[in-house]
Amino acid sequence: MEIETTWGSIVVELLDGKVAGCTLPFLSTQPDQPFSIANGGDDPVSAFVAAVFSGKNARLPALAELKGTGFQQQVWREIAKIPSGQIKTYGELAAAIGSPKAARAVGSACGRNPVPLFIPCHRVKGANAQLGGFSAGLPWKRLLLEVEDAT
DNA sequence: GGCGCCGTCTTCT
DNA sequence: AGAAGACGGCGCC
Repeated sequence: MEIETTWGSIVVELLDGKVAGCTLPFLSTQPDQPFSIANGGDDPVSAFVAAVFSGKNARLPALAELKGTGFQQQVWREIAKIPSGQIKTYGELAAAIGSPKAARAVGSACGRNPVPLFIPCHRVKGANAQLGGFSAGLPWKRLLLEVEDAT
């Protein structure tokens, strides 16, 4: 399915009614246009996406099995537990998994997250409040952190 | 504060 | 094997 926003359309791949993939248009710079999302979905998926962009917590829709290495799965599982408005650092996640020094590897795993928004990798910052990066471009990350009042 | 180097761990060539 | 990455820490200007 596809969700229209002023920043481009968000594509969500569904498999068996479960979320299998999510793609945002890449933005290297923040658009002049203010962000707004076309509301209209009464299905759980668009409801969730709308909630994310308004900084609210919503129940995560069913996710298809995410393909990735064991390490990546651990990282994603850990990230999925971060509630809206809360920030964790790459180092904290690494420690939570059991390898406190694997922060860099954690960053790699985030970048390969197949379902941004559903696995809130935007709530992960560097240890010194650095933003790090974002698969679809930092403007998205900034936007999300802002609506969640977690900058 | 900003820049660069080295250590660390996983993944891709 | 070798290189690279959404890191972290330390030393230096």
